[in-house]
Amino acid sequence: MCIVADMSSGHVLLGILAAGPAHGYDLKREHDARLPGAKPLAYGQVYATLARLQRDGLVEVATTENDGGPERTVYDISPAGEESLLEWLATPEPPGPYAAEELVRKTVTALRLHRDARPFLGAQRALHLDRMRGLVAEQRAAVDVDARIALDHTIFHLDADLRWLEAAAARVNEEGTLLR
Amino acid sequence: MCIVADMSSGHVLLGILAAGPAHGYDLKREHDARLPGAKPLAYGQVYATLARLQRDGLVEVATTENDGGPERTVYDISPAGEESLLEWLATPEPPGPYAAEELVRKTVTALRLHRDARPFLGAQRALHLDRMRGLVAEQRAAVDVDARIALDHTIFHLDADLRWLEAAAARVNEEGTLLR
DNA sequence: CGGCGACTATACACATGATGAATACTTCGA
DNA sequence: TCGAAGTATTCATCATGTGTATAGTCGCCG
Repeated sequence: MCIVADMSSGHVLLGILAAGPAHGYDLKREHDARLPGAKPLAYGQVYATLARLQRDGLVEVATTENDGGPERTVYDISPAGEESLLEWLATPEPPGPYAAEELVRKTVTALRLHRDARPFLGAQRALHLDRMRGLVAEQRAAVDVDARIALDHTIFHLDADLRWLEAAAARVNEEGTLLR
Repeated sequence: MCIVADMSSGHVLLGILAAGPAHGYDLKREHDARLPGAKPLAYGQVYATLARLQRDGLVEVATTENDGGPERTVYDISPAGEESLLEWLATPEPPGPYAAEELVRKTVTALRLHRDARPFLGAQRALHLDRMRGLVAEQRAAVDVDARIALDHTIFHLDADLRWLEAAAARVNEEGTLLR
């Protein structure tokens, strides 16, 4: 019994389909609604993912409607799909790594080149603070728990980045005074 | 003047090459040394990235040695590459989004299915705490500032995840008591 | 001394992730 | 009735990532 491992957005789509049949266009919108703060899913992505899910027997075509509009293919989750979904939900994720993030790559690269990273760190901090303000506003406007939980995640990590930016600047300063 | 935008690991390789010519194998190891805590770069990745960099004129083949060992192609950064590197270093990153992360996807999906997410949140917390212990040990063993800064990032985000897991569990509990 | 395993070094095949443009049909308003 | 905006899907293309094959060298154990 081989169950697909990767499928990051695929399982979210399965989760949406578990609540009832839907077609690609709707799936994209529901996905974005469920994960505010996340990068919106491109349409191309949706259909590519659906094709993979169908290939692996996790979804099936329910109907193809045509009444009053462009043709729509409605998908439904299969028993195998439900099994895969439940297994995915029950399995905890390996923590991290996060350090692949561009922020660290840039800072470490700059430091290794013996360049002063502080202007960059400062500019980054300003951008982060700006985004933070926007998110907190979004958070206040959010109605249901799920959306609030999703937004929490972005806010917490934004906050982690801010702390890190300060810690990095402090470490650089420390180093600078030691060298003097 | 078109400068490549994406290239997440490509620019790190450029940064390493800026310190002197090197070949693929060494680049992989230096990359992993510079970014401890990050996911190690696969060899296949290195050569694919190098090919793209060469295609875009950002690196050049310096020599192909053969003395006492398998053939090695040594690459060097080009003037265009240095320009691209400096531009990348000077540009701050757009903050987030982080919510694409599997952790959130899973939790929100579980909640929308009206499943109790608390067992999952608890298991996840245990895994995170475990990883955290390992990282703190690594941090203590780290010698230079750069490595410490890179590790900081992972630790800070691991911490953010832990806080988030607790906040999410609290929100779920709150909701649960409200429904009762 | 001969072969076997570990290390160095690269290449290839393939799946997934992500983006942009192209297509086609409907509705609604000026 | 013309066209702009919305609905719904497809296609082409590229980057990312992983695993595996290949191929030579080095050292060491029997």
